[in-house]
Order: sequence, then C-alpha cells, then structure tokens
Amino acid sequence: MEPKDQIGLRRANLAHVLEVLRVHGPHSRAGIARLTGLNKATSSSLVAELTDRGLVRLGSPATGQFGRPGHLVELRPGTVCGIGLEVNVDYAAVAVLDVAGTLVRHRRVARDLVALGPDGAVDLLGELASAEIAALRADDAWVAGVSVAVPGLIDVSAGVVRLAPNLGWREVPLAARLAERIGLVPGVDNDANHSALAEHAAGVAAGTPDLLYLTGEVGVGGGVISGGSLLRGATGFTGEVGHMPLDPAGERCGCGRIGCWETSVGLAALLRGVAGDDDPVRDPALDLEQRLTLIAGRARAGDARTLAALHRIGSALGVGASILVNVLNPAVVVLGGYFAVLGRWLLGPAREELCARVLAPGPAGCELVLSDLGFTAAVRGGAHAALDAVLTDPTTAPSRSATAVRQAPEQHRSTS
Amino acid sequence: MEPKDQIGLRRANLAHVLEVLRVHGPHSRAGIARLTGLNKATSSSLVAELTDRGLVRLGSPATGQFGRPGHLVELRPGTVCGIGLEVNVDYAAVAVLDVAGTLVRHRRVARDLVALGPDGAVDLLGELASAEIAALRADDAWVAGVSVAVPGLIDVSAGVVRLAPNLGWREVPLAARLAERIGLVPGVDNDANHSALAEHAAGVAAGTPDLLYLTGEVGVGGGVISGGSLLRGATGFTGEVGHMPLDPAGERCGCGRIGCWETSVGLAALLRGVAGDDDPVRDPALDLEQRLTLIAGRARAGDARTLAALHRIGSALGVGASILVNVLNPAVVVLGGYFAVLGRWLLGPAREELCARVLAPGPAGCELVLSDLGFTAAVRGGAHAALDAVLTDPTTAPSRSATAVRQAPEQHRSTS
DNA sequence: CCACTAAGTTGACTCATCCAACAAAGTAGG
DNA sequence: CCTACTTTGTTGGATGAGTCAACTTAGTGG
Repeated sequence: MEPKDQIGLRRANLAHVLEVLRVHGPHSRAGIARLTGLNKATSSSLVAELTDRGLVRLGSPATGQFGRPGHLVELRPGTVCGIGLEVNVDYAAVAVLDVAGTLVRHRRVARDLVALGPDGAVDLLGELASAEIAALRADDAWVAGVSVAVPGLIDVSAGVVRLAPNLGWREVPLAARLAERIGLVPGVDNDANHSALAEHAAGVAAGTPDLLYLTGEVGVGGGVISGGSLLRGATGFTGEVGHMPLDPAGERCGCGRIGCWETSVGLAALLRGVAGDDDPVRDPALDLEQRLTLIAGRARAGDARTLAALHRIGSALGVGASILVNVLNPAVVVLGGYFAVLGRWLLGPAREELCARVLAPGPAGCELVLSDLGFTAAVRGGAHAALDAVLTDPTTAPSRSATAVRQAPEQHRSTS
Repeated sequence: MEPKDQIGLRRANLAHVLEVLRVHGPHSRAGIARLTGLNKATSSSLVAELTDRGLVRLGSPATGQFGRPGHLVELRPGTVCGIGLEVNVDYAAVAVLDVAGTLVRHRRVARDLVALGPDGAVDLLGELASAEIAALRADDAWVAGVSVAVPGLIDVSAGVVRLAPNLGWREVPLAARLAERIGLVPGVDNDANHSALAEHAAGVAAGTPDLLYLTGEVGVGGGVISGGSLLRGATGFTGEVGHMPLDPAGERCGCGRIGCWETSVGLAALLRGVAGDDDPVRDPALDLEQRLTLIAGRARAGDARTLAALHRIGSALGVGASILVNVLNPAVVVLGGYFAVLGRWLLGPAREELCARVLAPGPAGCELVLSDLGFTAAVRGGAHAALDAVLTDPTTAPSRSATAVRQAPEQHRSTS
C-alpha cells in the first residue's frame, strides 16, 4: 500500500492529483501544485503523464484575474470507465461511469433472478457487461474494471457469494464464473457496501468521510464508510444490521429469531402495516415500485392507516439508526431503497427518535437524509468501486502515446 | 499522510522497517530487506538511521544455518518511550512503554477524582507525568509523547473532554491545561479507545486488524479497531455502545431512557443481580476490586443467586455483542474491565448467545476472549498512542550523533 | 585447506522531486 | 499604444532515495 519505490511515490502523487481534481474540481497546473503541496514543475510533469494515460485533459483557458491565465486541467470524460453490475431479486442492472463521475450509461432489465438461478444470472450479467465493454472498446475507451453488487454475504477477496438468502444462492463463485464470460475478473461486494460507495462518491453525502448507508428492501442492509474508506471487517461481513434484536417481545423474523429490526422496518413490515390481507397493494402482479407508488398515493391522500404505519416505521427506523450512530458516529446517515421513496413520511419520526437517543453533543449526530440515487445506488457504486483501482493507481491505465508504439504487439493480451 | 517527497518516502520506509520488527520480531538486515521488499543496501541504510535515532540496535550475532550469519536488528528498549495517563472515578494512573513494547513503569494512585474536580485532576496527572518525564530524561531517554485516557466523550483533535458523566466533567480543555504542566501537548482520548489500542498492540488480540474492545465499568464503552486502525467517526464519538435500546420493556437507565444495554450488563446491574439491599458487597467502604473478589468468591463457592445473575449478564452481554459483531465483523471481541475479572462465568452464556445471533458463516464471528491487561489496558493504550507518533514518523526521534554536534545549542528548545 | 553460502558494504546508475531562473500571456495604468 | 506588474508554465541543474552488481566478510561442511 505504502509506496516504497520512487515509482511507488510517483504512483501516489499521480493519484493525489486525480483526488484533488475530483474533490476541488478543475484547476490549473499551478493551482494543483498549491493544493497538493508539490512543486509547480512536478505538477506539470504529473499532469502530462495523466493526460497521456487519458485520465485528464486540458480544458478551457481559465478565468484569471491578474497575471497570465492558466489552462484548466479537468478529469477527462469518456476515456477511462468503470462498469458496475447489480443482481437483485427481480432485476439486474449495469452502469458505466467515467473518471469524471458522469453516468455514461445505465440499463436495467426486469427478470426473475430467483427463477433464473446462479447460472442464468451469470449469463445475464455476462451479456450486460460484455455489451458495454464492446461498446466502450469500439469508442476507444479503456475499461478500468467491473464490480458486481449482490444482496448477501460476500467474500470479497475470493469473489464468492457465500450466502444470498433472497436470491437463494449459496457458495456461488461469481467472480470466477463471470471472468470466463467477460475476460476480466470482476469485483464482488454487498449491495449496501456498493451503495455506500456511490453516496460517498457522488450522492447527497458526497465527500463525507464518515457516513452510514441503510437500504430498505426485503431485508435491511448497512454500508459503512468511516475515515474515508469502506469498513470491511475481518471477513468482509460488516453492516449486517437487519437482525439487531431490538425487542424481546417483538415478532418472529424470517431468520428464526425474535424482534429483529427487520421485523419492524423491513418491506414486509411496511406491507403488513399499510395493508390487510386482501388489499390491492398485495396483488402479486405488482412490482415493488408500483406498490410503493400506491402507498405513497394513499399517504399523500391522508389515509390514516397508512400514515400511522409510516409513522411507526419511521420511529423504529430512528431507534435502530441511533444504535448505529452511537457506535459509528457518522456525519450523515443516508436512507436508500424504499426508505428514500417514502422518506417524506418517515423522516420526521425517525429524526425525532434519533436525536433523542444520540449521545454525542451537538447536531452532528443527527443528520439523516434521503438518497437521491434511489434504486441505482448499488450499480453506480459498483462502477465507482471499479474506477477506484485507477484512481489509486493511475499507472494501470494504458499510456496512449508510448503504448501505441511499444505495446501495440501485445494488444491481444490486454484485451483478453 | 501519503508521502509526496523523497524525504516522505524515506519516512515511510523507516516506519515500515519498525513495523516489520514489531510484527515479526528481530531480523538481520538482509531479512528485513526480504520482508519489506526493499533492497539490501536500502535496508542497511534505513537500519543505520534508525540506530542513530535510538529506535533499534544490533543484537546478538544471529543463528545462521549456512553462509555468513547476520547480526539481528531489534527494537531498542528504554531509549524512546511513550507515556500513558488515565483518569478514572477512583484512581489515576501512569504507564511508560518503550518502542519494544516493554512496560518500563506503571503506577496507580487511589484518589477520589470526582471530589478533586478537573483542577485537582490536572495537578495530579501533571505530577505523575512530570515525574516520569524527569526520570526518563535523566536516563537519557527521549519522550515520544503523552496521551491521556478519560472515560467520556472526547474531542480528540481539540484535546477537550466534552462530557465525562462519571467524573462530573464538562468541556474541560485537558490537553491545553496539562501542556502547561508538562511542557508538551498530550493527546486525549476515550478510555475504551485507548484500551482497544493496547489490546491491538500487545494484548490477547495482538496484531488482529479488526477487533472490538468492551469495557465493563459503571458504564459500558466500546473501542473499535477496523482495518488496522482505530475508528474515530466524524466527531470522535464512536463506540458509545452502553445505551443501545435493547428492551422496550426493560429498566430505566441513568440516561433517562428505557432498556439501555447498560441496565442489564453495567456494574449497577451486576450489584443489583448478585446482592440485596443490605448485602455486604454494597458496603461503601469497599472499592471495585474488593467487591469483585467477593462476588468471584461466591461464584466459586457455587452460590445460586450469584451464578444465576452472572449467567443472565453473560447472556445479555452476548446479545449486545452480537449487534456489534454483525455491524463491525471483528475477528475478536475483547472483554475488559469487570467482564475480564468475572469472565469465567460470563463467557459461556455470552458465547452461546453470540454464536446463535451472528449471521456471518463460520466460527470467525464468534471469538470472544478476556483481556489479560485487566484494568491497566487504558494506561498502556495511552502509551501506545503516544509511541504511535514515532512509529509512523521515526524522523521525529532526535538523531543521537548528528544532534550532539549540530543541535546541541538548541537543546533547550527540545526539552521545553 | 578449500568450496559453498549468505550477510553486509561500496560505488555507479536511475529516476522523482525540488529549485531558481526564464519565457509567456494576460491586466492595469499612464 | 506602451510599459510595469502578476501569475502561469517550462527548462536545466541539483539533491537525494532506492536499485543494481560486484565485492568483501564470515561462517559451515567436506
């Protein structure tokens, strides 16, 4: 990790320049030198190399007040991209982001993934990814990597899905299986972790070094970013917050235990709360978003039962979140999944409980916001995770001048 | 943080060598080169500089099997030391550790700190620290730093105790106040955080990059080390685990809320559980350790009430720990404070609940162990925190040859 | 006594950053 | 319109860290 070489030092400084551009936006080479603390000459040299690798470009001849105006250096859109994939219960998705953070492409296909099974899922994901990779290569862009979000317990280093209850998967070597289809080894991670990365990189909480992301789906998952990096834990299973035992007198959970947080804030609790057994919301022909639209409509119309249920869920959400806030002390808690869709009615009671229960003084512990990435957070996070490899080691991106001469004969290897 | 200079690179490599020696024990320069991936020549040069700074020394002429035997390089005891301080309700303590991790000195004085108040505490801590600093200077040792552990909410960067309920402190600028007495600015941190550092550096869980430390005192505190470094959170208030609301039908907590974890596993719960109103354990003349000895004696003797209470507490401990384990996924959970003293009776039921509730597959999530540092963990952790400055930047330690010539006239500045 | 092996040192070499001087490209004011 | 001023970006030389390869040193084993 720590550079030990001069070349490692160079790597770190290249990465540092990219980081500065990501955080502070376009700047002249002199400005970069000031921001990084490096010498002007070094800054120029670094920018030259990054330009050669297609990561930055010289933009508009900047707005100067005095003296010679500089040329702005900006992250170059379109040339170096990361691909994010997502599997979920009833859909799969793909997203392409470039280093500038712009969404190049996003596609989502509805499919019953449980019925397809792991084999079918690998086929589907492979197709989605291969199409994007081919399109990017045709565009002369370079693919920095691919990363897949899966709702379940993931062994990140091995690229294996250990357990994904909602998909019915167990011990699926997803990275290896996908690698056969797309020609490069993808990363695999939990969907909440990927979503947290997306929020950290580009969402409402962009740049916040300490944030907590909560997904509201069938289960409730958590992704934790602390000190600027994703918490992984000893075996990669952090953020399993759905089964916190919050009420010994509560209901039985799908996991077999009593009073798990999920039983009061999960999707099942929502449906149970707002709708009786023969309510149209439960129509199996409806998908998640249609149901949520229906519920939101009732809430907007002032339906008492709906509002009461949402209030109850909001409070329970606040109680559970307070535990996590006291343990992790994030600056922001981002609510994703269905929480974000119905957030308007959940946020009030949730904030009330949260603020009442957080021990840390000041308002710092109480910032609770809704994700603006909606259900796309996980895919986008995957793309960010894939891009992270280039952003921390820009030398992995191929040189566009030298390579053409020196590495041209080896092109086949890099495309394999 | 990241080195950007060659001199930053040098710093990082010096630190890397120290790290290797700390983790892998004494090695020859050639061995260090292999372990670090650096060149033999570089390794020699780095070791020479570290020797000059008093951080390492050449030890025994190593045990070789073939070829020329190397001289072992080892962390040098006694010359570069960190000082840890601790304030608690009924005692204050000081500990001195050297870079080799050996406890040079440990002293603990019983005192009613609540009665003394912040001013008295500053006096007492100042005396304890100054005595050690003077002794070390007389020994020609160099003090790398001082760090104080306080049971409460600490603003680490400002060195201010925001709130320490058990001490009755509020907004005490401890770092600044102590700096006046001892001539250097000490670090200040939460006692659980410091204890976690101690366990990470030298306790039962030494070297584990992901661990959770739980203190059993009047309150219950948590220190989290994840990915090899201490979790601090946005404002430095991580690990406030005592007030997790685990039972809506539970007892009222000192914080005013219902069913906090502390109400079932804190020291008050222990006393309530094992002893009636007029039980000798409640004799106000007894201090904590005497009470615990008494309780342990009864448990050993098979007293039914005591055993039942401990079993109940153990279970509650496991339930609460399971939440933290699911969120943080540590490899080890270390129990400190009174949990460690009575651990023999708590561990069984706690492990049972923990293993039943942890979602992560395999035995990884279930390792629950007792601290072997006992009530000294926090002070020791302070000393480790102080040493951390030198270990991450060895160039802060004064050169012993060049300094004698070049910096001799400036000696006064460095001792001020 | 002589191969053999591995440790540690030395001096030449590479390469990244720094430094200082300089050329370039604008603005402000007479 | 021209000149002083300010800031950008480049250039060539200096510093210094790490690498490499050859060499010396110091043991073991036959």
